[in-house]
Formats: sequence, C-alpha cells, structure tokens
Amino acid sequence: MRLFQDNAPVKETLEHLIRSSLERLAQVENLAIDPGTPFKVEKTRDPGHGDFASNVAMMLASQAGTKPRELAVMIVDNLPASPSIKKVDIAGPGFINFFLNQDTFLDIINIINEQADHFGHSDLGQGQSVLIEFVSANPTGPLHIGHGRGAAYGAAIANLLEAVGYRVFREYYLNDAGRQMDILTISVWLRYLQACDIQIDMPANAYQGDYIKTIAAAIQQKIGSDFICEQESLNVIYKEHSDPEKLIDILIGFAKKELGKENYFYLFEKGLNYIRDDIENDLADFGVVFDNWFSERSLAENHKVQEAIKILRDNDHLYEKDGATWFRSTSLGDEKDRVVIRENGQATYFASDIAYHLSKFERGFDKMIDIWGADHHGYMARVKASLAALGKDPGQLDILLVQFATLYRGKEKIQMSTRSGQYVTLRELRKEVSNDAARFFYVMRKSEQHLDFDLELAKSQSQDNPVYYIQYAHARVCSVMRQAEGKNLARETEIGNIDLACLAEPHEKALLSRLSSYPEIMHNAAVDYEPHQIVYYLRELANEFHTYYNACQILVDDSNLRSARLELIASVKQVIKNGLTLIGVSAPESM
RNA sequence: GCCCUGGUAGCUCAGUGGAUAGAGCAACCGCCUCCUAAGCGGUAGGUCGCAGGUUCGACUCCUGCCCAGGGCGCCA
Repeated sequence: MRLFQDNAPVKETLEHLIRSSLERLAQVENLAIDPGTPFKVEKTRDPGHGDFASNVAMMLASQAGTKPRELAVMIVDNLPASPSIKKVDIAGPGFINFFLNQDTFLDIINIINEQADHFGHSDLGQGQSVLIEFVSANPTGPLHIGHGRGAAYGAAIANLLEAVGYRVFREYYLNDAGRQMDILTISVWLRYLQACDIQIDMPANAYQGDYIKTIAAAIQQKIGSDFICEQESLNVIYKEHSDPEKLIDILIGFAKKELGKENYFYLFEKGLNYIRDDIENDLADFGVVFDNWFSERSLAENHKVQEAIKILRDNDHLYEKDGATWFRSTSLGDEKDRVVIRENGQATYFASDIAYHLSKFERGFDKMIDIWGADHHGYMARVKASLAALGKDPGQLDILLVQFATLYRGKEKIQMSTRSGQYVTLRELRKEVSNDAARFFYVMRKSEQHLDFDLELAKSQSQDNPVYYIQYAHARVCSVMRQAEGKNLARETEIGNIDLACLAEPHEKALLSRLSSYPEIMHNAAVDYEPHQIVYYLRELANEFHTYYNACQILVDDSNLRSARLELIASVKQVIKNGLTLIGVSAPESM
C-alpha cells in the first residue's frame, strides 16, 4: 500500500491501531469506554511532537474516569505493533505522538515522480458536474479591478474543483437586458451625434468613458450621418428636463421613436458586442476562459421568465399588490417580499435571475456555485427562497462572496468611482503589475477579507514580493538541474536505482513531510473554496526549499546522495508548479 | 433599526476545540572565493476588540456590548 498517496491512509492506519487498542481496553480490561467515540489523528506542527498526534486520551478520559495521561499510557500499551511506527510518546495534557520510520516518508518522491502534473489530484467529486458562475459584470464598460478579483478567485475555484474530480462548467451571466442597456445605447448615440458635429452634452448618468467614443466613431465610419436628428428637438428635451434620471429616460424614449426599432437595436448591438468582446479578450489574456456566456435577454425571448413566474404562481408563492406582482419570499426566510413584475408590466431583474437559476437546475448540474461581489449579499436570501419556491433544493447552490479590493500605490490609496469613469481597469492593472502578480495577489487573501492591493509591492522585483519568492524557488531548482546537466551529473533515469534513504538531513525530512501534505491541502482548499490555502502552503514549501538550498549542497560528489537530492528537489519543483498552475500563475524555468 | 463581514505583533494577514498563538513586511544583528543574495540565519515585538458562559481544554463554539466596512429599491 502507498502510505503517502495522501495523508489519509496514514491517518486511517493510525486510527485503526488506536481503535483496536480501545476495543481491547473495553473488552479485556473492562474499561467503561465507548470504542466508537470520535477522536482525531492529525499531522503535527512541531517536529518535536512527532509526525502525527492524537487527542484520543483527552476525548475519552471522562468516560473512563481516569486522567488523560493515564488513559494514554493504557492506550499505548495496547497498541498493536506496526512496522511504520518508530516511537510513540505521551506529551502535554495527554497527546499521543507518533514518530514514523523515515522510509515511510521517502515514498512520496516516487509518487510525485509518477503522478507528476496530477499529483494532488483526487476523485473526491466523483465526476459530479458543477456550474460555476463568476465575473458576470454588466457589459457597460471595461472590467475594473474589483471584477478582476472575482475572475481570479472563480478561476482558481474552478481549477481546484476540476483537480479533485468534478466536471466543471464555467459560465458568465451577461446582463444584456434592462435599463442599463438602454443607457448604454443612448450613450453611444449621443457620442455618435457629437462625432457628427451636433452640439450636445452627455447627461451626468450616461456612460462617459472613452470606449463609448470609440464605438460611436466606428459606427459613424460605417453608416455616416444616417442616425442624426435635429439639434432643436434635443435642445428642447434638455431644457425641459434638468433631472438627469428623468432626462435619460426621455432621451431613451426619444431615440427609440426617432431612430425606429431596427436602428435603435443596431446601436444597442454594436455597443453590447464591442464591450462584450472587449471583456472576453481581457479575461482570456488574464487566463480566464468561460465555457458559456449566458444571455439574460435570451431568457425573456425564450419565455423562460414567464415560465418561472408561472411555476411560482402555480405553487401559490405570488400575490398582487399596488398593481405589481410580488413573490412571498418572507415565508422562505427572506426579510421582505420582492416584486417580480412591476406596475408597468415589466419583469424585474430578480425575475430574470429566478429564471436563470431555474435554467441552471434544468440543465442538470449536480452542484452550482455563484460568485458575487460582497455588495450583493442582501440578494442571497431571495435567490435561495426562489429556488425553494420552484421546488428545487437550495442546498445545491453555494453562493460565495468576494470582498472588494482597494488599490494602493505604496501608502497612497487610489480613489475610484465607477460613475465618472474614474477607475483603474483590470487591463491597466495587468499591464502595470503583470498577470502573474495580479492573479497571485487576488487570491492570496481569504475571499471574504477585504483586499489591500499595493501596486508598488506587486510589481516590485524584490524580496518583498511574495510571488517572486515562490517562483524563484522553482527557477532555482531548474537552475540546479541545468548545472547538473552541464557537469554531466544529471538525474538518474531510473529512479528505482537510487537509494533515497540517504536523505536523512532534518531539512530533507521537513521537505518530505511538507510535500506529503500537499494532497490534503488541495482537498481542503477545494472543499472550503479557499485558494489562499494553496498560496500559504506554497510559501512554506518555498521557504523550506530555500533554507535547504542554503544549508546543503545538492550537487555533491557522492553520486547516490546527489541523485537522491536531485529527486527530492525535482519533487519540490513539481509541487510548486502544480500549485501555481491552480491559481493561474506561471512557474518560470529561470528568473 | 435589521442583516452580513471583519477586529490577532508597528503594518498586511494566516490560524473554523488542542500543546509555548504563527508568517511576511517594517526595525535591529549577521551570511556571497561556494549549485541564482529575487536567498538564508538570528534578535525584538501580543490583554487574539471588551465582558460573561459552555468544558479536561476557547483566538476558535454560545450570549451581550464596543468599533470599522458593506447591504437593506417596482436599480441591475
């Protein structure tokens, strides 16, 4: 049996040994304990506490009516013999510490060598399908740095789940319907009119960014001045309406009438497609690729919204009030009821979202994950409520929130405002600090933690920068390999010919132990949706490698020792690469 | 007012019932004739927001309070 395929088998083995000791104590010694009581076997932090430790004696002491340390002695005395165990100690309040034989750890090198890029992967998900919806930024402008965090986080979660045996489907929900799209369209039209030398101001709440000008210029290039209107009618509208919200609504109505349905739709599509393509390219450059872009508009067009509402009505979850149709979400845990159809007959965004989530269920996914900005947290209860009302299991949907990021340039905070177009785009960020640094910084904090993103730090090519620290460890291994080849001291081709038992230095022991815990870290990072665990692990692994590198010469004269060390650092290199790949960061061969 | 997140070293953060609470940065002291110093070692730094409770044991779980940020639309 491969003991360190994962730590799980080792833990299970030790658990079994303890369990049989408990049974013997209960049956032969007539100790008043339930051998089925849960207890833990865990990897220790401190090597002085052995390799694994169990709290079993503390858990059972009160049952047995003895002191934990006394019970520990009895448990240890009744432990069946095992070839893996070198020594068992009792320490502290009653911990049982297991010291394992060195050989037990060495096998991890063979396993990493064999499994290579798949080391750490597992079949936890058993091929279940999972839909991950993330980013889903409104297609009204370029992605900004907040979206970037959702992208990096979602992509990492997707990679993690894939690696532990789920079939992952990545989806972007495109909000291509609603008033905001009308505002986009009107913004494009007004910029177009300006390009045609018509004197007109942009309303305060129109989209102001330069990309709107770019779209408008392209349209003008193509169709000339076909879409212009009389200056005077615009002047009248602007004069009559000083409230910007009102003004823009009037302008939208005016444009629809003036341009006609077809031409208005032409502008709408030009604007939408330009921005959508821009977002898609931006994300692709960032290493984030989706399997599907799901159109909100398509839901209405295919009557999916009506269908969802009909189910709610049939299940008696709707009522009429003040001319609108309400969803009684309070009966399903929400704090207030929600409108699904407005007084003016239009479905709300929420109604579309109900239909969208119904579609996720209808497409047959075993599990669904939504990744939202933290500002949407008030939305969770109503979405969960709507699923229950549709007769679906809300437990199949996990909603993960990502807190916003604040940009700093050194000590100075960078102020941003989406409205005025005064914000740093994801593209600008990537260009300034590199994709690697951006991907790394975005996931190095717990997602629900507010993130301070320091541009100076992220792009500094110095020891302060944690990305380089880990990448450098990888590059350093590669460098040693190159040195070895140059001196004709390359790795043995047959790993089986090497006696790994000569890896007896404390630093080597530490590395072997660290390497063996990687599958467990991956497992935890995946089930807890916490890619930052990978980051912390990699930092520790890199640190232990750098320490080792400084303490021990790898290319020594003794050929067996040299080969064994080369195999060890090859394993380090492999695991760093695997971990970085999960979070979308490259593993350079040289730096 | 209600709901969510946070509050751990000077700063940025790990640590979801275990042993003496840990990293990085900043500070201070050392290490390149030697496989990349983008590195390593060492010193210093703490009332884990406050107060109770649960138990063999609490940064961790429960209750109350204080502080910070966010959310509470017939917007999306």
